[in-house]
Order: sequence, then C-alpha cells, then structure tokens
Amino acid sequence: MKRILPKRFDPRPVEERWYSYWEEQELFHADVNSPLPPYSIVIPPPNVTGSLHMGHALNNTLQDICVRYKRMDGYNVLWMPGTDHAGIATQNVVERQLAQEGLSRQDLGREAFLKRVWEWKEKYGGLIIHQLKRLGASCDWSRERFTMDEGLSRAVRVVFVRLYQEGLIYKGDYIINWCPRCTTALSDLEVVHEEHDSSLYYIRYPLLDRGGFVTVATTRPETMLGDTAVAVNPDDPRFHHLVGKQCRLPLMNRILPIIADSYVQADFGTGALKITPAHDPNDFEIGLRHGLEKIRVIDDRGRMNENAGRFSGLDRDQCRKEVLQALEQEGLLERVEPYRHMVGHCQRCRTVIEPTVSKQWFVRVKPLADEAIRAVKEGRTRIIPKKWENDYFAWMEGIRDWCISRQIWWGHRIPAWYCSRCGEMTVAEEEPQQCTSCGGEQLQQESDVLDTWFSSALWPFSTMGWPERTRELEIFYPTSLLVTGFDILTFWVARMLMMGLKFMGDVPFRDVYIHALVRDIEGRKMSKSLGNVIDPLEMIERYGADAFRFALAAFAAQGRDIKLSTERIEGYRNFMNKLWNAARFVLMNLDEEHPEQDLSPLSKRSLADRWILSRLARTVEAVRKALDEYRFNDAAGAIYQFLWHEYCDWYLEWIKLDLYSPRVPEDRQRAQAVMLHVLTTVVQLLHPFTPFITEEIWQALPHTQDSVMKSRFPVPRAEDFDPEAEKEIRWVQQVIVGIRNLRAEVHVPPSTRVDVVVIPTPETLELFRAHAEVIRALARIEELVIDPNAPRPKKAVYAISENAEIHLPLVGVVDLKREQERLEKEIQETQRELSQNHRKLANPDFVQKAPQEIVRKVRSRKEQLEDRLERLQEGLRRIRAAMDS
RNA sequence: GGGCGGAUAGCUCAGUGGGAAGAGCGCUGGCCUUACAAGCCAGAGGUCACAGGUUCAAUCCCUGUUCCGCCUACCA
Repeated sequence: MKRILPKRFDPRPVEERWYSYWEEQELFHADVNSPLPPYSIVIPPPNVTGSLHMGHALNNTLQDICVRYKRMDGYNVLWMPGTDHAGIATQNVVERQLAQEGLSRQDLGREAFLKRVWEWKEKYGGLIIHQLKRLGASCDWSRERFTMDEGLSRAVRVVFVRLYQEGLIYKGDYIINWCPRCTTALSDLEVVHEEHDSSLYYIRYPLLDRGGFVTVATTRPETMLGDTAVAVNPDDPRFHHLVGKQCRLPLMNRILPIIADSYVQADFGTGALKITPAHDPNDFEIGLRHGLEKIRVIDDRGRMNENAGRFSGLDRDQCRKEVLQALEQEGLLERVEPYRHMVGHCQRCRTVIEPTVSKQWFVRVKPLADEAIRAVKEGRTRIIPKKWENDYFAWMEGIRDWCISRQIWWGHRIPAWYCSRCGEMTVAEEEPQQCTSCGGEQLQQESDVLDTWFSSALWPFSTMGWPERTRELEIFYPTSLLVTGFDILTFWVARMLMMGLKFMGDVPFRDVYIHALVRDIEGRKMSKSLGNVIDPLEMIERYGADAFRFALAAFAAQGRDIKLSTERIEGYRNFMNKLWNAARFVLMNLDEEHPEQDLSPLSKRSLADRWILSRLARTVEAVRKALDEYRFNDAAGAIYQFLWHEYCDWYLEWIKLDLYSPRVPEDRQRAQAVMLHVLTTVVQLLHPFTPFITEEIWQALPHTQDSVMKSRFPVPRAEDFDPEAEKEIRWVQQVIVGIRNLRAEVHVPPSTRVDVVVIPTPETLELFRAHAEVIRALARIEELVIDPNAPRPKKAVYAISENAEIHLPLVGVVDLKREQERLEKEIQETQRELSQNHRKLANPDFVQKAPQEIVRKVRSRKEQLEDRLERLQEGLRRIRAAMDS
C-alpha cells in the first residue's frame, strides 16, 4: 500500500502516536533474562519539584541518543529513571504553600507536615516525568524509582549503619554553613559565593594594663560580640610585645587574650585579627588550636541571641549598624574602607550563610575518597572529556569531611535513637525496641534528616534493589555510562564513586560523559531572574521534539558551552522537513510492488549508486565512531551533510533520469532499490537523534520490523567503499557546478534550457561522453556539444573547468565588459596561487626536506594552474577581440 | 591569589599528527526547474586576537601579552 505524505511534517500527532506505541510494545523495557550483552545508564534523578529546563533537555537527549543507539546495536539496554526527593527544595515549596494559608510547618507538626509533602509529591511530583516523555526519553518506566521509596530508604539506612559502625560517620560540634532562612546546616558544596561590595571596618580593642589599642580589621563587626581572642602572626615584630598580653573587647567588656598564630597574615589589614570561633571557620580552627571558648551570638534564625548583651534580639544586619554606631560613640571605630569580597549564600534561597558552631553528623570522607581517586587513576572509570579529571582529582585530594545532617523534616531521618533514661545513642537499621546500653524503652529518634546527596550517592545500586542481591545488579552493575553536567561532578559523581566502591566493591559506571552547560545567546547562564530562559517544552511545541533534540545534539561539542537561540532550532526544524520530503519523494517513486531490498550485485550498480553507497558507508562509519566517542555534534553533522547535500542535492536529482525515463526497466528498479535502501539506512542512523519522525517514516516505507527501534543499527559494508566512484562523481559535479555558474553569471533562469559547447582535453573526452546525459539533465542543457575540435562560439560566456573549456553561447547580448572583468579577476587569482607554488618549488629546502608526497602535490597543482592560466588568457584575448570588432 | 578554558566569516561555532581555511544562520543575485519556498541554483565575505620563537612550511607546536568566561581559595 503506497502512502502519500503531506508536504510538511507535522510533529505533534506523530509524537503522541509513536511514544504511546513504544510504551505499549514495551520497547523500553530491559529484560533480565535477555541473552544480549548489557548496557545501562542511570538517569541523574531530577528534583521532584522540578520542571524540565534546558539542562535536563540536553542531558536527557544525550542519554537517549546513547541508549537508542545501543539498543539498536544489539544490546540489552536499561535506562533507569527516577526522581530525587530534593530535601530542602521540596520542603521550601510546601512551606511556601502553607504560608499562603498562614501556616508554618511547626504549626502542623512533623507528621502532618510530612503527610502534606507526600500529598504534594503525588500531585505535582510527576510533572518532570511527563516532560521527559514529551522529549522522547526511552527510559524503562516500569522501573521508575524515587529516593524516598521504601527500598531506597532501606539502602540509605543500611549504608548509614555500616559507615557508623566502621567509624566513618561521626557526630560532633563543628562549624558548619548555616542558612538562617532554611534553618539548616549545608555542606560546603551547597554554598555559592558571590562578590559583594562592602566595607572593611577597623576597630580598636583597648589594651589592658597600659594605654593604647590593638586595632583589628573585620568585614563583620557584629560578630565581635562573640570574640574570644585577638591573634597576630608570631613572626610579626610589631606585635611581639603584645603576645600573651590582654585586651578588652569593646561593648562587651570581655577580656581577650592576644595570641600568636601563623594563620594570621601580617600584611593584611592591621596584622591583628579578631577571633570568633563560633562564627567563622578559620577562627574555629584557631580556637581549637588555642583552646578558646566558642561563644555563639547569633541564633538559628539569624538574630542576636542572649550572649549578645544589649544587642540581643536584633537581626544580624540591624545589629551590625548598631554595633558600628556604638563603637563610633566610644571613639573605637578607627576607619572604614570600601572593600569587595566574596560572601557565601545558600544555594537554594540566596540568603547569606552564617557559619555557626553546632552539633552535626559527618562522613569521614578521606578513606573513601582515596579509593575513588585510585579508580579513576587506574582507568576503571573514565571521565570524558579528560580535562575534567583534573577538577575531580583536585577536589578529591582537598576533600573535607562531609556534613550530612540537615535540620529539616523532609528526607531520610537519621537512624539514631536516644535513650531518655541514660542518654546513650543507638544506631540501627530499624527502630530498636530498647536502648542498647541500658535497655530502656523510652527512645527518641534523631530529628535531623540526611543530605539529599547521601541517598543520591547510592542511586546506581539502590535503584537496582540493593541491599538485595538482584538480577538487575548482577547484570547491569557497574553501569556503562553516566551523563551529567560538570556542575555536579563533585556533588554527585564523586560521591557515587565513593559509595559504589565501598558497598558494591566496584565503580558505579565505566564512563562518565560530562556535557556542556546550556546558556543563552549571549553566553549567560539561563536564570529566571535574568528572564532569559528558553523553555524546552515551548521549543517542542513550536518546532517539534525531533528538531529540538537534533539541535541540542548538533551543538553539543565537547568542552564548549552551548549558546542556544530559537533561530538555530528553526534551522533544524527545516532539516526535519527535508528528511520528510525526501521520504515523500521516495514513496512517490516506488511502485506498488516494492523492489527487492537486497541490492543488485555490485556489477550492476550505476556509477551514481556506487557513489551514494560509498558515501553512505562513510557516513555510517563516521556516525558510529562519533557516537562511540561521545562526539554528538560530529555524528549529527555527518548525517545532516550526507542526507541534505549528498543524497537530496545530488543523488535524488541524478536518478530522476532513471525513474522518469529509464532506458530499460531495470534502471528504474535499480534506482528505486538504492534510493530506498539509502533512505532507510539514514532513518535508522537518525533514529537515536530524532526518534519520532524516523518512526513515522519507517512505518510509511516498506519495512519488516514493526518499529525502527527493533531494526539493526547500520554497519558499514566493506564492499561499498568505492574511492574511484567518489572521485569520478566529484569530477562530474565540478563540471555541472561550472556550467551552472556560467548560467548564473548571465542570469539564465533554470526553466530555460541552454546550449553548451565543451572542448575537452584528450584525458577528459571520454569522461564527458560517459556523463553527457546527466550533465545535460542537472545543468539544464538543451544541446551539449563535446568535441575537442569544436569551433569556439563567438558570443559566449566561458569557463575553465576540470580540464576543459566550457562555452555557453548566448543568443542575446553578452555583456562583454562584465565578462572581461570576470576573467581578469580569475586570472589574477590563478596567478597569485601559481606564484606561491613557484616560490615553494624554487626553495631547495622545501624540495629536499618536505615529504615527497607534498612536493608532488605542489608540482601537479602548478601544472594544473599553468594550463588553466593559459586557457583563461586565451579566453580573455577572444573577449578583447570581440569588443574591438 | 591559584587553576582551567576560550579568542577562526556579520552572528553562533567546527577544524587540523603542521603541507592550498569549513558548517549552520544571516547577507547578495537568480528561480514556483512536477519531493520540499521550512525549498532550489549561484555568489560575496576570513593578515584563524597580538608579539616573538621552532620549522623548508605555523590558524595548528613553544614563550610572552591583551581581552573574555568559568572554577577554586582561610587574607579577616
């Protein structure tokens, strides 16, 4: 049954139809009983709160390309999908919702609040999954996971308990990053630094027992209320006499020791540093070294607490103002300098971070990190592009303990229970019945939950059923590939490596492909506040998922960010339409009885067939190679170039002769078979990039498999490579372009047939004769004279092309002046290149030292140019003669 | 402060183990040439950031400079 396609490709209905078809046929499903070799990817789980942004779109398009490629290439593919509970982000969303009802989470209480979050998750949490489907992602949805699922939660507890028992998790008082808005601790990675214009304040601390001051410089005067020392560098002679002495803390009247610590930079500020161990990470360290008291003056909400004396109750910003005012009044504010520096902010809510001492849980990362470093060094996991390995090593080598406790409610609650009788702590996978030290039965669970990344770190094996020993783990772990952005290389990738090695005894993935960031056209990060976000769903609506995906792949060059604009997506929409119309053409030119798919024997192929099949084989080879190396843009580019500029622009035009007016019926059948074979192959090549349109075309074409997904990814056939055919066709193409060029020069429209006289050299005579017909057709020639002895037409435009003179005689008036200028220009260019070649060949060093092959090339080029020059000059002479007459 | 990356056509970007510079978009001219005007044909446009060096030969390798990004850091 022959189907005629509409002139334009309409993506919407096609996308819906085929996605549900694939799902119904369970084509995304990975079968643990398959005999095929496994290939697996776990999705970087998007936040449940999230909706699809460009980063997701790129990330998942690339994964889908890999996964669809491998599936067609004969692998048993598992693409494991799921979402992340995103502790702080999700809690914030629901809290905002509550706030509109005038409620806080404390009003509800922990249990009711969590119920609320779950409700929210059920209702809105699936959004991004639907969006991924719109994009065409071929995840195994039957295996979808959520980090708070019962199974995954159990994995979290098992890991926690084991790490605790091995002493790799501990609890203690340390300085951490505190967000006073989210009221929780944050890991170092969740703090983003931004440059601020602020001031450096010079404050006098009066010396005890003698007159004078020691002046310290600070950017945060409000923290002075918690100062417990002043420090100077031990090698700073200016302060030798003060070390060991004391000073008085203004406003608080506390006596502070003056200590010596080499951390202090003598050349910064005054060389004297105020020490606030409870509110500065460095001061904290110094405090430990010197046994200083840690006085917290700022509470969980960023207000001054009871230790702040008369400032207690003030907000920390307000406090700063009042402290400065008070100092001024006492004459202790020496001066204020403008100062620009980096200030830490909460990644989630942008609030300025308050470093604070508090009781938190930590992972002792060093021993885990050492293993993870080794795995990459030994190549058990490859990071691609390789340059990211440096970032990875740098971060892993300087790694600090990981603060994993969060003072929020939404997340995996830390499996530790405190006995109300003896106060001892019991850590266990399941809630204990009684205290392990005193047997008491009044137990209270730790209220903190774990950092979301703690559960994400287990994702490659927790999703596959760990700690059970499942078939999935056996087959699909380690996974083959992880695709992610560099922004979470340290957050997530490094941690998965550590946990995978620790608990599975092997790396979680063989390859890590790090892709670029998607930016706007000016190279800025897309952000809501800048208003420069391009919504992927909108792009899919407007241009279709295929065009959008292809655009992303085409721009995904390694090592460079993607600057995306809608115009560029539009360009690839046009490409989709080109493919569509090629298919339309093929279908229109097939007979009811469709031709043998099995191509005719090599001996029966026409030159054009040999050429297109050779080009196709090269394209297949290039695409496979590029995909194997994660060079998505090269793969996309190779297909684009081949389909549009070789298959459509040349081959289809070429075979119109055979299709419309075959000399023998076999010519038509042969052309049909080849054009169909090539199109089918391109559709298969393209399927991983543009799944919808290729399925639609596949179904319209004669096909044996009931989905293009089930067909075998093309393999280049050795017998198709045909350099001779490529060379010969290249020659014909250049002749045709030469003639078209002349036509364009004198503005002959395509509809007008012209006569052409070719005067070939002896070498090219036969070639011209062999291809006369196609030259006539593609250059739109009425009469083509090929004769070495033909008289040169009187009034004609003229070109030298591929060892022949080509004359295009004109009936009307030729603009001789213009012709003269054109030839003169061409002569000039030829001379310039020729003299370059002369220079090279005149240089004995070149002839001696350059490889013979190069020298030969230059020589033959020189001869060619000389011949060309001669003929051009001859042409010019004739023009001049004609002008004179 | 340290580290990394970039600088190639008007724009966005490929590219090369050193041996006549590429694409897409845009632009110019001509076309409804029976698959496609989301198209066809042809064309213009580049001291490959700057200065040195290595080489017979440098856009490519080396050194330095300038500009632009990003990451990172405990100078308060």
